[in-house]
Amino acid sequence: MAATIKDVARLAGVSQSSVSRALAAPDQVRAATRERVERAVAQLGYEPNRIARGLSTGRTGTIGFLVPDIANPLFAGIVKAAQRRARDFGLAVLLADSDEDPATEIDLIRTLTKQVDGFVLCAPRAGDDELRSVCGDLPVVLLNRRVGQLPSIIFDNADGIRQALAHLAALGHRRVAYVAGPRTSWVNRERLRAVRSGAAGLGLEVVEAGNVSPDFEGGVAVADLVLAAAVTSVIAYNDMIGLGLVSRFGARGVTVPGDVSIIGFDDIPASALVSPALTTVSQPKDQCGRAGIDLLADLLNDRERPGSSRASLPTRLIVRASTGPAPKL
Amino acid sequence: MAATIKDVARLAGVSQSSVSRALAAPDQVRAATRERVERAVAQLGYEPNRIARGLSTGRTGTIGFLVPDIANPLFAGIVKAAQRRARDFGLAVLLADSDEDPATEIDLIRTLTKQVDGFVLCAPRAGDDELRSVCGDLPVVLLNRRVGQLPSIIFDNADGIRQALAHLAALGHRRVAYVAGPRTSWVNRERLRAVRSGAAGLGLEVVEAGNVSPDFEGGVAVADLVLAAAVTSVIAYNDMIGLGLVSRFGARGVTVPGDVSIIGFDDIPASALVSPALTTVSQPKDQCGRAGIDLLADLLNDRERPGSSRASLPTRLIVRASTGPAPKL
DNA sequence: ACAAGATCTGGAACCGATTCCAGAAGCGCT
DNA sequence: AGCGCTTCTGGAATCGGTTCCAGATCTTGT
Repeated sequence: MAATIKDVARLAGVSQSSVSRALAAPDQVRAATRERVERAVAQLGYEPNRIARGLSTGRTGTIGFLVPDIANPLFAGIVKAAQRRARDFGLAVLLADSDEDPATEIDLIRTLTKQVDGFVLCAPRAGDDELRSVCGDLPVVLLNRRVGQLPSIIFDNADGIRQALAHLAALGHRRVAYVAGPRTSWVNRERLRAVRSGAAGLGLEVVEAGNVSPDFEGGVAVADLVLAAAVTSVIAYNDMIGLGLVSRFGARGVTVPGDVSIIGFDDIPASALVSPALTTVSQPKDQCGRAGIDLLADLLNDRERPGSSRASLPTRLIVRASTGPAPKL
Repeated sequence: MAATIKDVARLAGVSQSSVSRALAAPDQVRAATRERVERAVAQLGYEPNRIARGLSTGRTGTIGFLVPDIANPLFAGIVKAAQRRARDFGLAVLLADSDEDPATEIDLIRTLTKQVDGFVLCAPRAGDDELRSVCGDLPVVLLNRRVGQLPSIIFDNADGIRQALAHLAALGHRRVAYVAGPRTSWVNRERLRAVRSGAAGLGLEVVEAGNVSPDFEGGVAVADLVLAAAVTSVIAYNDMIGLGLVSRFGARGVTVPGDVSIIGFDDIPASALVSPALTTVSQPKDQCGRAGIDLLADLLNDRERPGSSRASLPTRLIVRASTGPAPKL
């Protein structure tokens, strides 16, 4: 059996309260007492029981981290960075994977809500109101999404799209297709908006291709439609769709970037490995995961940093082999 | 404030104990009482506080899940399946990512050990003894590794290697290189052993290429060495190394599979997308994650299934474009 | 209708911490 | 030394459940 605070108190010849204070608020305790406690703690290898502490303080030292799909390298990267950072704060991370399903998102939050101190939520599908209400008054940091005034960290999607459009325009493209991802996705709407508003100024004509599932098959499925639209360039909601496009184009004898240029989003590992390697908008996953935890930790300590509770992280266009000059007509 | 058991007891006009029993052991309580409790529970929307329950029962309903690298698609897949399964059991999953570091593995286990009911560990780097001792007497399921008689679930690496060797032999290869991964990795040792013991019977000569880091760069770095060994085929510790090999071979003007055939391990998404697509040994990630949780859940309920506490899951060779007939000399 | 036995129930102890409160000890000063 | 003030300390309540135990209630057989 592990040593309890009573054992420490007995060994040190002081009361439980003193032990508790010596550990939690060392300056409220006389130096002599503190030392006796410290010695006893060391001797017994005492560590406070987190559960018991949680019961009286109402804090568990655990946070919930929700992602739509941990198998997606973007989220895996974010989680990895977040979990490393959480360690620094002594926070444990409860992982929840919603499988891209809105109902599951809500469900998971609801069940976890009673065992965590706060949430970092990457919940692109759930409705705004539902999301807001289900968290109750727990501290929450949203990732990759804005809902009202809730603290959140997003990637600068608009700027990423702007870079992509500018890149295409500079290569002489006049018509660009945007292949939309899930209709319910906040990020998708954001990117779509950015495409619409950014294209005009660059003299680009936009064709919108229907909402497809954000995976390889989605890209394959929409490829022929894109081709029929007679565009010379495509911006895909994400890399997987982009890779699907590349693949189907190849099968159809359409060369990339000779006939059509393609830009993805996310910079997943595969994008650098395929040929032609995919030009893509990269997002600072590590920074996102870290910042999410930092922000939540601040919230947990009532230390609201007013400025930084709504960060927007810079995105960067990575030019690879899937984009080139527009074909001469 | 959420309703407590006292509120329920008061509303139902019974004692706390009866409420507790009505919920935990309904058959120890008179039907009439049970119904009153149920009604009160429904009316108040009562849900027992898991922390409080944890304090008296010593069970938290949380398990620790350790992986060496959540950004590795193999582990992401395993975690995803595991977390889904855990939901069925009402278990929450504390994720820990050790970054492939032995010391971190131990460290994470140690800190988590006091807040979980048990562990699913994918800890390929920590030493056997240390691993065994750090878990104390908590239920543990090992993944992808065997340590003594501990319950564990592994992939049938040996059979995967066998299939790979047989495939190469059937294509007429006589010399095969095995590119080893991290020296300290249990899986690596296992695969190496299988290569050694399986090659002879098939008339294959084996060349071992030094231990490299299990990533793209590792493959790139070792490629020239492999080439110098004058083999016609390579089995890589994992796909990332395989992809690195393919890339560097391409740069050196060595064609795959014309000059050299390459087989990887893990079947990560990128392997199917690159060209030539990588022949690889695939492992049932979902099954592994699920089985890990199932096994741990059994352990938690003292329901040891003697037979299945040491499962070995079937692996499958997926033949793609990176393997072909041995070149004529 | 009653005794014996089985079944239910409520009170209270307990899990292991934190924290409030009142009283004790320590301090500086005259 | 004695006073008032600050700083420390220990006892006890509390968090929200579970579970032991003894007593109350219900069955059952006669």
